[in-house]
Amino acid sequence: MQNPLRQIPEAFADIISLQTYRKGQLLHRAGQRCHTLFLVKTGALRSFYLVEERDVTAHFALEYGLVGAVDSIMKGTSSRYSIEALEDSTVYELNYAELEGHLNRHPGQERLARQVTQLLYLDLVERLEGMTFLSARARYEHLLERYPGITQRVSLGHIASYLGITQETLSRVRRQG
Amino acid sequence: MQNPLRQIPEAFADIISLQTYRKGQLLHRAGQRCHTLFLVKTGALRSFYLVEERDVTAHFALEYGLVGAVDSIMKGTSSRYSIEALEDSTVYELNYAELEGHLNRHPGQERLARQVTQLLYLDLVERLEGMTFLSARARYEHLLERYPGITQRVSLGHIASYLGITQETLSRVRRQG
DNA sequence: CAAAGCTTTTGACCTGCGTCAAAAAAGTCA
DNA sequence: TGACTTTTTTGACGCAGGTCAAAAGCTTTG
Repeated sequence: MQNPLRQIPEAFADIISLQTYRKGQLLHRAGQRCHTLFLVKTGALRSFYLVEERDVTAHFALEYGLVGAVDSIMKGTSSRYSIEALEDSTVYELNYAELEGHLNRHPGQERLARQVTQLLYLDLVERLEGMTFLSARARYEHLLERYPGITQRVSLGHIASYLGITQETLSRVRRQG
Repeated sequence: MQNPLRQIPEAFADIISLQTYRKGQLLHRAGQRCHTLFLVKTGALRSFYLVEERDVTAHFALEYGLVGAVDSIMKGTSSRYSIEALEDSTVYELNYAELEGHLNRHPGQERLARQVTQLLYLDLVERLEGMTFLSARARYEHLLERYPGITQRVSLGHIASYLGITQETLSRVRRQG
């Protein structure tokens, strides 16, 4: 199986639970600790944070995408991120401490954990490069390649903040295409 | 000891080697595979890649900073990055395959490996946020906080490309400060 | 130490994208 | 279905930062 994220539900079956959320519901609220990883089975989630009143999307997770309050999980502090359901969603949930216990008991799965981490890392590297020197239009086109059909599912404002541009600019970019 | 990167030389002593490089020397050339991680003992390194003739710095590593051709290491492909010594440097070198072997033999050190990965990840998250909505000046100030004294050691052009701005703009930003 | 490289600064000019404001369109619900 | 809310589009305008070109400083090396 190619995508390591798809192996998670089976590999960690004994410590994973499945929850459902309604559109608009928060899975986690900024300011609190959160040691849960969320893997989307169906639906769509996003994490976001506030910068001077402005809501900025940090990350999207569509089917078999992973989100979490990374800062809280990795540093043990309260998180700057909130996590929200963009659609009615069913979500696999995985507690990070339980995951570590599980990995101790099943060291053969360290490899999968590492693969997942690397995937997330490379993803970020790519995004960072895009933000470094791509125009608004090019960023948008990149996004469409990585998340085809996202425009039908996520509001323009959320996409714009994710791309680091204003919604007005994104609207104009889209109009011509 | 607070910084996991400082624990690497001891923890992986039996698979690490120490090399020296002269200013300007390449530790790795883009287009080739590279499965080595470089940890700076003294000196300074950077990784960079080309975008339309332009040399873009992807990452700096000063003392106890880590660089590698991440794409090659993680995907096993040839790398888009080159790695260069910015000063005469002494560098710990660690082969990724040997590291995996070592971790199998010493599972107690998986934890350290994971800590290091998380550190790198959070670093990127922070950089990404900075690129998303900070002005040229704010990006520069951020950099100075994270790498104090880097201006005395790295050329303006390299810093500018790392920040995603032109050297002219960086020069002007700096003049006023 | 002079000649040949680099690196940094300065200037003039231009443009992509941000801001503010308001209209238009689409979604939600009693 | 009509009233209200939210999302998207359109317009006018300004500015941060890009581009191009050239001068001024620094380094390196024979």
